[in-house]
Amino acid sequence: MSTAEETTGGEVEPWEEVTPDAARRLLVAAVEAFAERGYHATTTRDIAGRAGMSPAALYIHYKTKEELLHRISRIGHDKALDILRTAARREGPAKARLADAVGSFVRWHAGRRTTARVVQYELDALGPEARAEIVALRRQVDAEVRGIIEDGVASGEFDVPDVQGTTLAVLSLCIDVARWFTVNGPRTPEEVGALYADLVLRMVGAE
Amino acid sequence: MSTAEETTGGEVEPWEEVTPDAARRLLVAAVEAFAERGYHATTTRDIAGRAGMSPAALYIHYKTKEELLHRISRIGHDKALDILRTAARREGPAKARLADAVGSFVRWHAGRRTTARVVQYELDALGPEARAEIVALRRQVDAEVRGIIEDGVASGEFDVPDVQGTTLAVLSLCIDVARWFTVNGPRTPEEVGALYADLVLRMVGAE
DNA sequence: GGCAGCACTAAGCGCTCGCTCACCTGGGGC
DNA sequence: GCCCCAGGTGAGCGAGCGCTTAGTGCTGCC
Repeated sequence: MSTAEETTGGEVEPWEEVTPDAARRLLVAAVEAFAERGYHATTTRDIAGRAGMSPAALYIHYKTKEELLHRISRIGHDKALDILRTAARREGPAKARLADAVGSFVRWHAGRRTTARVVQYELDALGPEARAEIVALRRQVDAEVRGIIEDGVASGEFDVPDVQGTTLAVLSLCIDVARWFTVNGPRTPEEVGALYADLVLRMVGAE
Repeated sequence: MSTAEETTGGEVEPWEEVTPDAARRLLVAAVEAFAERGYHATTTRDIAGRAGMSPAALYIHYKTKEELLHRISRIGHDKALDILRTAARREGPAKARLADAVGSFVRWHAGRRTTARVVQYELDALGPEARAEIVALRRQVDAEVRGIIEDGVASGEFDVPDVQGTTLAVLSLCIDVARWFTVNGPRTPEEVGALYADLVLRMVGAE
């Protein structure tokens, strides 16, 4: 472990946008705890303890436990959407863009599975207004993938009878990686990304 | 609603093997509550309330709240495995057997999504010994699907470079249906089953 | 009618939860 | 030297948790 940025499982935690330092430590601790046990099974004492602070310190930086989840979910969705957008809006044929999008999206879900788990599976723990904000981001994620598939159908690269259904299936496949992937397994995030990119190209009839 | 068997979302609840009646009502109430809010966010008072009983009544039929989850998980996994086995062990080419297996597995996850959600997503709430029992069942589920794919590769029907990885992806795709499917959506369980069977045949190079 | 057996309830125990509050502390400005 | 105050702590509040216990009423058998 060469720097303080390396944490459990070799994941790098790029929460640089969260300041001050104590707030970031609490947030990283919350991500780990939520991913391991789920939001409802995690106590504020556990989060504060992992960050090396007293339970009361949490409330200096966050109003409630739910605000922690909201911040994590928001930042995580922004990052996931950014990854997809970068791949979707490149130059090139739809086939290459879809493979790139799926590959990088899956690498993120595998390599940063701690964050991805919280982001993808703890949505229901948010209150109505926070959930609505996140759901809007998810619609944008859906639109990016659907856009690539529509482009491929229009150009004749893909053969897809049900564009919306296939979009849903592709995203579902990628997201579920966060549920089963483990660093102790036989595959690296890169390998899973490559396998999934190939499988998705088959699903859209591009191979 | 013609009979007492119809519940929220039009799902039929075939928990006939659970007796006596009060124990079944409690179990059905627990399935609904766990599916809506998750195991940890569900209280024993909520379960008993949904079943029209006092909180203490739960402990006449079940030792703990966890035993309820264990029973649900066990019965659900048995049912899911049974569905897959029935399709996998039929006569016929691997292509037809895989389409049948995926179609029926997906129809179950969509049509009985309340149960499927609890079964597939609340595994970590179980204690070590109960979890080990369920994990063993999941390995059998994996073996059934992998068996069909291996058969298809051997007979030349399928073109699959990574059998274990593809098996994992197919199961992941099917299971995640329980997360996103809703009875208010535009598709019926039958439609999703047919769409997914087609997508999976493409994934194994059978179309 | 009388009574045993059992499904069920009302009340509540001990505990832990999310969160608060009164107090402390150490480094910067003058 | 002194104050200030952001950022922290220890103790603990009210609430709600999983679960228990003492007692109640209903049912079937004689």
